[in-house]
Amino acid sequence: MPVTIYDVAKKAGVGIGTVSRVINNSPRITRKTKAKVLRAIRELNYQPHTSAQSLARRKANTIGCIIPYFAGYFYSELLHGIQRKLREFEYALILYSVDIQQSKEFFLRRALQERRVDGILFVSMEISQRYVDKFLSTGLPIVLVNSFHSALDSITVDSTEGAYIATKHLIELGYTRIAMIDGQLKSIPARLRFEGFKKALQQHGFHFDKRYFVVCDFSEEADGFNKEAGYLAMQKLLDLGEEMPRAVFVSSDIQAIGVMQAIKERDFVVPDDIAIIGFDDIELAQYVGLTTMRQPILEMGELAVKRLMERIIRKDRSEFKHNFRTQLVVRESCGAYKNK
Amino acid sequence: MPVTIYDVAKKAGVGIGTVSRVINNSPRITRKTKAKVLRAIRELNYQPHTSAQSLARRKANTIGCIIPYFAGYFYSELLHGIQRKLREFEYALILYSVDIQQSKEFFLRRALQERRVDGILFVSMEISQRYVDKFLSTGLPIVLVNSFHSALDSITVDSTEGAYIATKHLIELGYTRIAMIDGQLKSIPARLRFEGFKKALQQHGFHFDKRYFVVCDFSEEADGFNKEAGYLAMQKLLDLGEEMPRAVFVSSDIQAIGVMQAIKERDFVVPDDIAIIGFDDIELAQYVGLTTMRQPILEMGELAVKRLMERIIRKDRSEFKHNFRTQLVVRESCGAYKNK
DNA sequence: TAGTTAACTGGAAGCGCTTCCAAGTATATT
DNA sequence: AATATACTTGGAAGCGCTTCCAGTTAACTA
Repeated sequence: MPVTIYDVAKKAGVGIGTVSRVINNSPRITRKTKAKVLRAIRELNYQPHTSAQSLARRKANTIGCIIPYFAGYFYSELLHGIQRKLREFEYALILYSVDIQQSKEFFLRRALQERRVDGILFVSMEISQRYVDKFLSTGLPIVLVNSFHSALDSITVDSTEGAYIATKHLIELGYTRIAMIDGQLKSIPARLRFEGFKKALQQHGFHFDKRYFVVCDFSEEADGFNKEAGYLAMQKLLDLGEEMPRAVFVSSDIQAIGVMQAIKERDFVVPDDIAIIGFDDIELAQYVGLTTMRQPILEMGELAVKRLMERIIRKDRSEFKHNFRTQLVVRESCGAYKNK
Repeated sequence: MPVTIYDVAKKAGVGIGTVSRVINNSPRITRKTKAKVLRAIRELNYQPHTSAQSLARRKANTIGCIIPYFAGYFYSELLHGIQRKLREFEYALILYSVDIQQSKEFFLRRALQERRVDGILFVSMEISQRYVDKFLSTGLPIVLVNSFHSALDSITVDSTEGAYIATKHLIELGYTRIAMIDGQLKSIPARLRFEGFKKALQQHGFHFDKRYFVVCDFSEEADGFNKEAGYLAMQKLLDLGEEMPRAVFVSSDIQAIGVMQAIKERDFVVPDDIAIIGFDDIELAQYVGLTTMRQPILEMGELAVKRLMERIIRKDRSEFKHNFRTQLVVRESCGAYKNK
């Protein structure tokens, strides 16, 4: 019933090889033959069968994106960038969203063997050495986004520097009792941000007070990067009473939202009583006047696709690393404007 | 190099047909043979080639989702629901994101002929009669989400009722000079929401004043459902001076954000000077205290997949329509709490 | 025990394409 | 004009699966 390459060949009065060459823009074809075939294609409204092409070409013209169950600005925006760049190539995007730990590996395994995708974008998750080896040995292109592994292409954000800048910002505004609220330390960004925080303190002659460092490990499942965790963490700091910090670097904006809620509930005011600086610059941040570190999310998505395509199309095997820098976005939550 | 069904067959000492039957869970196979084959599969780490399966089965085990270039809570959340439900089936999701008008048709055409997907979720866009006919004649399953066509399965939100409830809420709070800011009327929801607005006014004995109805048609490309458009529209209303409305129903939360900005800039206060009610209940709404109409976005996504799968798997050809109801979420922007 | 019947199993054919090779055709060279 | 050379073209083979048909084996039945 559906029209195949044979129908087109018959209609155009040529062989199927010729039709195939036209479809694939082969140069070895006369202008005249090409015109004939194109007309037949148009008249029959022919479109090649993707699966048949994939099978014969041993190439799917599709990439996969393995991404945590996204509900949030970061993933939405990243996907936006990915799609935008992907449009330049005639590739489809298959989305694998990961909810539980186990399914991450499940998708990786499938991606490696189903031959349904020509490459993988692996977002915001750690990849085990076992799979790193598999990707290296099969040669299936993979790019890590917002994640890092020394042997694989990685696109990251310089969390350490971002945290350093954020902390420094607080220091320069004159705050001295500075705390940090972090995500769970099993997360790489959480660790890096902690490092940047410590470095800034140290380089400015502050000593690190562990009462002023709260990790959001209130729940097993989550990674601590959420509103509720921020809320709980801030309560711990507020419980210090007189000793409570006067400025807090929070490892993500979404946590900072919870933090601000906790502060408000105790009738303190941001930034008058406590200054808050976040990380991410999610959409919400501007509405609550949160000073934060912006990540170039859209650009990350675009670069990820660009790089993955180089691996796929040009078979570029060199090792690619890119560390995006964050940018300080000053709003009201640290009192920067008031101090002037 | 990659392991095929022949390798498995040889290793297990059976025919390829038998291996295929094991893969596809055919019942006509003895327990013993099955065990042999399964062992071989495991030992060789075999995984069927998806494209080959699609070709032979004439079935892709994949659905496509044609969705406006999403950057926003609505689409992110919808996709979330879609993925969640899709996990119950062993189907992959291909994302086609539409930026320009033309590409919508481009994807529809491809979906119809590439045989790469077994069904389509078509989100938030109008579909031309031409394509409706094509889908009906080819029988390729399609479900419209947040969009409507009499001849196709449609999952919608009752915009008219939502607008009616929102407007009624304002009326019941005692406001009399009530305006509406709407998206461009080429959009169906914009028209429906306008209808609900008018109906509420009428049923409560108000007359419709066209100075109090502003359509966001400031730009050709966009549909008016954005912050900037809301901002500009509100300025128009504020320009009425003494005559300006005391309450505004805004057709979407994101516009309402712009509206609130405009109000603030002129040193008016929400809700004291002007009450604002939105539509959508985006994440932001709770942070700015915006009273609004909530749409069950996640449920829409899940239902869409459920229905599409019924069409695909059970070949259910009946016509399906579902109109979700919205729900009033009262926050501070209408002064509801104050009036008590 | 022989004859039926039912249940498995093997593998050829076919899904719709790409690609390689051989054959055909046009063009250049002597 | 005859030959060598360079392009084009047709179509068989093959990509890795499913499925149908025929053959084989096991399970009943009389």
